[in-house]
Amino acid sequence: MRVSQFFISTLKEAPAEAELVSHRLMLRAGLIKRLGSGLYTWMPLGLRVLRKVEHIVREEMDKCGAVELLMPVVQPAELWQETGRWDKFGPLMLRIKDRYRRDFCFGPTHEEVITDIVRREIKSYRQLPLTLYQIQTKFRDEIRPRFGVMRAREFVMKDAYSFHIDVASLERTYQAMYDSYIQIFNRLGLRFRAVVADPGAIGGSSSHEFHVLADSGEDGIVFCPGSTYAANIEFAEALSPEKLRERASNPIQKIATPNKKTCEEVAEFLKVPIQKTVKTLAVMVNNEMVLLLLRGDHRLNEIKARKIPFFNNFRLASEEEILSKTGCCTGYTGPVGLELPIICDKTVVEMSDFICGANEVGYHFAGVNFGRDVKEPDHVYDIRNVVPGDLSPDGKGKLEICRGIEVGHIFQLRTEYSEVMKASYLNESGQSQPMEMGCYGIGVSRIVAAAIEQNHDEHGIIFPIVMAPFQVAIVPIGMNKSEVIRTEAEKLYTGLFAAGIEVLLDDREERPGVMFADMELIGIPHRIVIGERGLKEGNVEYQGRCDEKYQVIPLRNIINFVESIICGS
RNA sequence: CAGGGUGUAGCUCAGUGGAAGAGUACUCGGUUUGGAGCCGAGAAGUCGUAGGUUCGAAUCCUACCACCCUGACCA
Repeated sequence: MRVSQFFISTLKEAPAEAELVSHRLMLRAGLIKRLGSGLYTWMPLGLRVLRKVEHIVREEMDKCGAVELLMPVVQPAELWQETGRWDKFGPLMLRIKDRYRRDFCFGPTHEEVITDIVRREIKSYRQLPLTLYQIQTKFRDEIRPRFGVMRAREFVMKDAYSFHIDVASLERTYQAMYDSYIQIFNRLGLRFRAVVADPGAIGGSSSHEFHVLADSGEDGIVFCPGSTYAANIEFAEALSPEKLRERASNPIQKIATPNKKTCEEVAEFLKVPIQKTVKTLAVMVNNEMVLLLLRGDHRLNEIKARKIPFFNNFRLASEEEILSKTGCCTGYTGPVGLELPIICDKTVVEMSDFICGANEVGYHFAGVNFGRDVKEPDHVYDIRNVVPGDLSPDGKGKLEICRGIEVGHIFQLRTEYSEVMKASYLNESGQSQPMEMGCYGIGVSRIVAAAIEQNHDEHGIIFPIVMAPFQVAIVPIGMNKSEVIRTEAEKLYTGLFAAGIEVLLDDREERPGVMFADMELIGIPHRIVIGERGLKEGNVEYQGRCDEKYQVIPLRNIINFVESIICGS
């Protein structure tokens, strides 16, 4: 491709809307253009990158036996009403009506459609297992779209669905998908980690997420450096760092803590470690107030808390509710003297002589002990987020936390959808059985942003070779003045093209600096410069996107040289 | 959804009541040719939209819209 024929639109300054480095670079490099909040056009250059990612995903899916199809973006409401998700999905789903006022949605995911297809088509155990996938645009009306295509409303996703006669078959495909995902992210040249995850809204049992590691990631990843344990922070089990509860050694004592409402403030004011404080969260469950106790430096994990029996729709109590039940405002709430059910985090139940609110403005209790000053908790659960230094659940060391961008998620759905949608098959004995199902997603468009997040420098994007919009850029210096340079640049362009290399010839009438800067910004991995000074000796210059310096290469060898570098990388 | 912010040229932004601006990008001419050059000329805006105040509004007021940020139960 010649730059003069192609469409490149780079910007010196990024539009003010972009904050994240990948978003800024994608806009500056002209990969994407914003049309509306969370809506992006993939410009020609960006589309080439997106297609590269799709290509690798497609190859690996085909390799592991999945079969491609393409389902509609627009889906009838009836299917979603069948599974109850028409109501359950809420405002995340964009709904539309057709000319007859019938309800439809823009597909946020395709479980309903695929299950409908399979229940119509698959009748016999002989036709199973079957894995179908598509690479399709999805629409989710996100609360807050941000970071460009990282969290867009409209985005490209690969979603695969597998159907089985039993769990053993499901697990085999699940494992094959897991391995395939590892292969995909390796081929894409990404630094990533597979983690145990919460099955979440899609439902089902076992689940893994794949995260590209980046400080800007929206998810917390918990991992154990000494073992293979890795989990999403939403899911990671928090073990109690405390030893078994020690005997009470202090009398309970009321202490003035004027204007010290948070545990941090109280601990600092009393000059005690924050680990000696307990925070009390008043929550409402079915109009009843319940107290949740957490160590002062810990945070409630809402997902864990919702798994407590009958807790799935708890909410934090309002200021008025707290006042009426405890007689005090927030900041000084504590379990002492209140006749309310207590649910205690695993860590807190081992604490003794702790500090908590006194249910009186400006006062806390110190030396508080279960069984003496407060009743023993009614229930004890793991309801907090893991913090760095916690013991790994596999007992092989201490946990660390990093940030990740979720680019893949695999689930074992089991029979959740097949049962309600009656996707069943006849087994060998002629009995009707619901199919076991798996579901496997990859955020294709998000991968482009994640890759840039991980691979860039002050000059711009550094695309992994497999994702780059072009593999090689030819930058001729003074092409429009020098006949020799023009001729040699054209010859080299034709030669590389014939060798099957994706080459971009910068044939614009631009100054060298402009061409260098643009090729670096858009992240072309390899660059060949043809200038008078080298050509006199029959040489050109080669420089990799990450190389400090260029190498002088004889013109007659350059095609072989580039081929070997591209094949080797 | 709540709170905050911003809307002026393609992009980045100045302009607080009296003629619509700069840098950059773009077009043309010249010069230059190894890192976003230099000189000159030019084209370019419904100052987000609607209403109001005023002799006069980009500027003040009201409403709406769009976009961005933070949060969305962590006392």
